[in-house]
Amino acid sequence: MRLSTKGRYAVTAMLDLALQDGDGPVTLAEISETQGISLSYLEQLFACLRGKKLVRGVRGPGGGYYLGRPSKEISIADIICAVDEWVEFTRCGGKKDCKDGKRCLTHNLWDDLSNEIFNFLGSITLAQLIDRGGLKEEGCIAEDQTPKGDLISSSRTQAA
Amino acid sequence: MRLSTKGRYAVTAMLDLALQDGDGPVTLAEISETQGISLSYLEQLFACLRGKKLVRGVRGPGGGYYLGRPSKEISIADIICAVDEWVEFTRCGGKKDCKDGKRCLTHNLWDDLSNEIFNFLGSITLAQLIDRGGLKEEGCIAEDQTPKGDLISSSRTQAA
DNA sequence: TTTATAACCTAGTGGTTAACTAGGTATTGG
DNA sequence: CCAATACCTAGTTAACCACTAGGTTATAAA
Repeated sequence: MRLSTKGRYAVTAMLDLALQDGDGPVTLAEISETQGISLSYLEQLFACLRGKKLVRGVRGPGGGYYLGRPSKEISIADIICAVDEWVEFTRCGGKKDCKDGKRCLTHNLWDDLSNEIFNFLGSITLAQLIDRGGLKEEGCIAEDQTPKGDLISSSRTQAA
Repeated sequence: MRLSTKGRYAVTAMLDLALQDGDGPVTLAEISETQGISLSYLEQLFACLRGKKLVRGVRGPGGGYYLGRPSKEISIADIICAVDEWVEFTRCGGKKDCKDGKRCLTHNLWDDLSNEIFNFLGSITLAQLIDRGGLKEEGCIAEDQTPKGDLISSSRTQAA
């Protein structure tokens, strides 16, 4: 799993798209303006998202992008995996020689952890994030240590 | 939050250290050998870990590294934050001008998500990973889709 | 006291990638 | 037709990852 600013851009853009769901197509120029991401870079990100059917583009004047499927069926993991392709972590990875058990142990441990993170992100949908509604106040002050409610359902069963 | 192979190296190395907890100091040369990470790169990673008091070095022959504190008090987030420094995501970040509410909304949404991920990783300790014990079989075959038990306690209250 | 072992430190390096720029082509509503 | 928009490809700059090289301390063992 890889989680960088690239993935963050994609998630932010998708969030922007989801917020305007039902209001007709959203142009990349708008997102570029709103989120402060370069238009051409957005195009590249959306090329990845389109490839995974997470968005649907409409050409011509009045065109733009729609979500490829309902926001409750798009997980954060879906988005991140679309743009930040999954890097293989284990070197032995079940196929190479891996002599001593100790090495395998840490590999398996990490592998499990990696899967847990993936499942976690896979359990968070765009709809969930938005349905939380007016999280934090109107202003732009982002408090960090505020105790939060249940943003995430504790089920974590919806692996992608 | 950033989650790359660099952080993975650190977690793997710390896991190796935790597995040998109580067996005297572990040399970086051993970890380098076991995990296939270059010695000098390990030294740099451990310089970060030492700075955050996650490990304690002992010089001289017979020296090596100990965990800086009990493995149940070291979270994955601790480790990753030590080597993969936290990147600030929001551009407005509570301090800059952020005119329209929409922009703030997506920023806040992402900020929340980022905190959730952080809290999630902060809830997983080295001890927890190890106490799971013989996860998966002896062999090195890493099955991906095996349903898992509760690797992570669902409380998620131990933010770092 | 010497010596080998290990941590500890600093500077560089090649390769990869992120993020962006530039310049197109294709499609479609007005 | 024309303008707006998606869609495409090839660069470019800077950052960063993973590593190499070559040190300096500190200390247990000889």
